[in-house]
Amino acid sequence: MPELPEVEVIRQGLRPKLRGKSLQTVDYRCAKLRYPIPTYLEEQLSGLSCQGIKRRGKYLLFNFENKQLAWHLGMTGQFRLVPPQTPFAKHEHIGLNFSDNISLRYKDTRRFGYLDIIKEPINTHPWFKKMGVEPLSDDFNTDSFYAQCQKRRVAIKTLIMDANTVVGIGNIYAAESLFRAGIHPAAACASISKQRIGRWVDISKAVLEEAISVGGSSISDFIHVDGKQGYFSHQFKVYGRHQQPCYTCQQPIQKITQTGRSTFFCASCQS
DNA sequence: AGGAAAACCTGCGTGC
DNA sequence: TGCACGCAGGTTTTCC
Repeated sequence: MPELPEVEVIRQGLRPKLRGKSLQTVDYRCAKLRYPIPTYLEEQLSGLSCQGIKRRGKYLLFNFENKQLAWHLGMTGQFRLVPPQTPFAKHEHIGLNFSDNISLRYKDTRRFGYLDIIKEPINTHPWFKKMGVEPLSDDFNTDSFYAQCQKRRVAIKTLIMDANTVVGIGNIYAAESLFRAGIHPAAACASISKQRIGRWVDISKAVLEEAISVGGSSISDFIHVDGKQGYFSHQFKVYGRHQQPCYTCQQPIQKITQTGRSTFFCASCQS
């Protein structure tokens, strides 16, 4: 489901409600998501307080004193906060019960999500070791990304979705940022001028920030912790608009497949 | 190097 | 009504 903006919106929704609360018990309704769900959550975390929630790429990192609970939401992961006695909904797989009668419930229809407790520094863990730069950080800039482009022979859309290069940009924001930058998704990344790469870097940051500010993109089942929707889907220019007229030039939006994923673009506005 | 395909899983829309 | 098929915000693995 969620790309960087959606995960960030979830983080911002959860953080004020969980900060300072201590974990008490854990309810399981399922043994396995993408990987087996750790059975030692309660044993290792009970009595510890959640001191904050960070995000790295599309992962949420719940900070429990000397341990981090890393959680990836896959395609359809959602959180909500309810009283612990609330019955489990369909596809609600885990409940983390905190002090003050708060239960963090995780629902994941397709069960592509995964989680684990990480005790070592995050950068040494296999999930994070090879991760690329955060797109909203100053380390992601024209010089650094142009250098990455020159080293690779893949299409630009493939590169910007490569989490070992830059994290958090998935299928929606790849398509939307390339359209806004006027760059064809199948262009060889090394063939694009530094000026155009720089334009895309600036636009990608602006698109991600705008999406966060309007609560992310609610397509199909993305919702906030409080059940509200995000509105960035109303700003889509190309994603999901196959055969509909481009808002700029009226030509039909094209759909192709790149590395197994659908790509939407305007053939006349993007080159 | 990198691409294609399959794997993990459920639900929904479409077409016959 | 039912069934087959394709498709969906992600990531990993395996095989050319």
